[in-house]
Amino acid sequence: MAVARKRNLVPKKLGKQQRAKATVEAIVEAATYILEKKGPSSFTANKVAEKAGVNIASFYQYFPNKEALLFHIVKSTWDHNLGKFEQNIKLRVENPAQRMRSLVREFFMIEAAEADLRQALRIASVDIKDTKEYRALMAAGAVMMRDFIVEAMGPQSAADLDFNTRFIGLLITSFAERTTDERTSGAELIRQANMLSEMVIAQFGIGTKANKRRP
Amino acid sequence: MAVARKRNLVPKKLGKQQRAKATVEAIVEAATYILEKKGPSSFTANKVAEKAGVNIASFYQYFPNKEALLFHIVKSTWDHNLGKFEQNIKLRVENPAQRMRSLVREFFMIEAAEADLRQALRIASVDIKDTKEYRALMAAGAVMMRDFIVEAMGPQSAADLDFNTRFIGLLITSFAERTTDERTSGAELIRQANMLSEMVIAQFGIGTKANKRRP
Amino acid sequence: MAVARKRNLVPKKLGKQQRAKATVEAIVEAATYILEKKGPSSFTANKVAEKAGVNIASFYQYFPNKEALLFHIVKSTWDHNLGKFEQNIKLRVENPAQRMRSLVREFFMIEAAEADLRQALRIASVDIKDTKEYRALMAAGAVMMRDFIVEAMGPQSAADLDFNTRFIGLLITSFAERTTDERTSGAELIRQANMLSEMVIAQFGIGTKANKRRP
Amino acid sequence: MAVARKRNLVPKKLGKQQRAKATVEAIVEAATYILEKKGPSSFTANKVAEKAGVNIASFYQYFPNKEALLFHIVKSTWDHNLGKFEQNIKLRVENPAQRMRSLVREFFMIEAAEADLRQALRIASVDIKDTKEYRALMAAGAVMMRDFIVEAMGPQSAADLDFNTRFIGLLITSFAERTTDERTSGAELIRQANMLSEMVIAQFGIGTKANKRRP
DNA sequence: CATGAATGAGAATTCATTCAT
DNA sequence: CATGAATGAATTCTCATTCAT
Repeated sequence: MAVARKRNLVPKKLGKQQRAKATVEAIVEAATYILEKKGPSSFTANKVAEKAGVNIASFYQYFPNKEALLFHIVKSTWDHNLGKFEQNIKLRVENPAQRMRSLVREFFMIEAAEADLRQALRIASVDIKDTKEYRALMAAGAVMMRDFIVEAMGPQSAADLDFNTRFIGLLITSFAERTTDERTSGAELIRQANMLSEMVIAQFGIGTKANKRRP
Repeated sequence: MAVARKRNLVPKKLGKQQRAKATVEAIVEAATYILEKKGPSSFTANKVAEKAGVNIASFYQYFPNKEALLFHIVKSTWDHNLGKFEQNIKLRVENPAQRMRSLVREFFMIEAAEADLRQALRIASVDIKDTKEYRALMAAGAVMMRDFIVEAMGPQSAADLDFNTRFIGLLITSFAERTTDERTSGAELIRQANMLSEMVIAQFGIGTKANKRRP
Repeated sequence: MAVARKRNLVPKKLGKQQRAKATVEAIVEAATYILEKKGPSSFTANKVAEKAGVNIASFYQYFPNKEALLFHIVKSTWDHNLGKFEQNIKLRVENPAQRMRSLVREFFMIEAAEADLRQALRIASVDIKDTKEYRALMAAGAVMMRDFIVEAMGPQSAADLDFNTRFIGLLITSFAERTTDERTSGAELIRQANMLSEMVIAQFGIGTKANKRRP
Repeated sequence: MAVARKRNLVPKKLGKQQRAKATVEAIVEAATYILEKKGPSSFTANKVAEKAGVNIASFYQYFPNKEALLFHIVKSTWDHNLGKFEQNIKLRVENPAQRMRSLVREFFMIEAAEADLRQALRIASVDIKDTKEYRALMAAGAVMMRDFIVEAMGPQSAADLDFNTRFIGLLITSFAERTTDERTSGAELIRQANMLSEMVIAQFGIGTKANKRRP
């Protein structure tokens, strides 16, 4: 499908000067605002520049095209959220089941908290999905999940590990995304998150014995 | 977000003559082709008309706007697939667990079979999602699922039934869609489908006792 | 200005058959409706035909183009109104001043009664104004006015008669049209009509002595 | 009638650089040319841009739509002419009757001088008439006329002043417009102007005693 | 660094009109 | 007579992007 001409996602220069940083930040903020409030169809280079109060030519000084800006934003949020998850997962004091529960809940919460923005990002990201940069981003998430699975489920064949990682990843993310697209929220959302984690815990025999802290 | 102006999805005239039917068909085929092969961003009225070999004005004689054409296609496939599911579900000979398994498998297969097209349709449908026509389509699917749940899980409170219907619906569709977006296929896809159905069966205690045929 | 390509205003055939008459009538009615309710910018051949419930090709069977239809309508109303005026003017029992007063009042009333339609017709008629057919229509009105002037003001040079006819004609019609464009109505409209007639009567010394009936 | 969608008449950016000013000027000139020589039906954004030798996208960089351009032109001429009238009216040395005569004559001359353009503007302005901007323009003219009336006719009730202002305004402008639409010119035009002013002077008892200059 | 200005290409939609049946 | 179908040519407006200053 959609042999969307592959675009260069690498920022042109990431301005070191003070002025430059301010400009980039203004652009990113404006873009985020537009995606969230006006939706992906209003996410155009000109509108972003105007909202940011910078000249359109400046936009193209920092981003080779609007997809690069989009990627920049996607990457920022990913990096931020990945950080959160990592912390979560590394809390070895809790047992794996507890950690799975809080992982799922956290995922749901993150999605729900910025439903508009995240939905817009997802829709807009269609044009970006098969770039190597985007895939690399996804891979980073997978690695994290894999580590967690290993620890929670114990040793298993490489193939199984692969499968399980992918399965659980897809299961949680796809559900969370879709349900927040539908603007599920509040009690129902929590009930869904709980049910989903229990299903996973049961299916994969994720244990309730807390890992010992590494000395 | 994205207050997509609501558009009229009702076809303009229905074409009684042979020639008209051919034209509409050409348009629909061209649209399907473009969505599948070129992706949603190439899905424009002009391109569709050109590919179909009809004048753009003819396009607008049959569809008030391109969203109406999109909806026409979405509805066709839905109607078609819904029919399949209904059959599947109505096969009372099998026990509910079996039927759940085949429901999930079927869903996965349908998605996988036309991954490109279906992904494109999903992306393009963003512009259509909050029309009453589209919602009506979705509602039809929900009703079917609900009936199945009642039968498989036995009586339950209205609230629970609601929740379960939504949960299982989201679970299966979101997973199937996302995994075919990733072009999972073959053995892995089947393994995923199986695992997903087993999870659902276990979680919801879907029975293995065949319903008695109604006399 | 506006070298608006001169168009043929002659109806193609004025169908003698029953069916034909009904068709033409439907078209005319639909056109009138559209001009009045939707305004001149909605006055298109296709819309008229659709509203009339006849095929667009039928439209072109009776009118060579939409201007011809427009002219047909304009002419109808003119003929109708001209008839009224003629009656009015011919009522020799009243004195000329009275007749002038009632002429003006009548003109204002006609305009006001169908303000929407008449305004639309005026705007649409721009495309038609410099056809000989349209001019002929106007000329007919001028002749009538001239006759009235002769009688009311007594004999005068051809040049003066010409000038006066034109002057009074313009004065009354332009004022009436413009004030109804502004949707003046009710008491104010009547006051305007009265004031206008008094001005004319005074300026042109239009007498108060009733003409004797021709024996 | 004609619920003409209300459009934004505010110019987009004002162009500080020399180049921009030249562009805007080219657009305005081209528009004026087209309106005058080709008529309102040729007044399209594309044709204007083409005639101006600028890209259509540039057109839309300076005007949000063609109505805004139209309004820009209308406003320019109004501002210009209003200035003239104000001067005229403020010449307190002459007595009111004289000033009325010259007011009417001036009005007729202005209309006649650019008959083609002004007729085209009037026709095109139909789409603009019920915007607040356009009304504000008209209101400015009314204020001026009212001041003049007060001075020429002396004190009167608010209602009468209102009525008289409106009446005289309509009378003069509608007549002048219509007669130049008919391309009356030269001696006949002057004769009409004179006759019209005499009628007004007589009807409204506009005095011949010069106002004393304010000390 | 930043801005003002410009533009090729294309999207959505409409209109008057014709032709074959 | 009437209709179903079709279309060339416009029209309005937007978008991503570049270039000169």
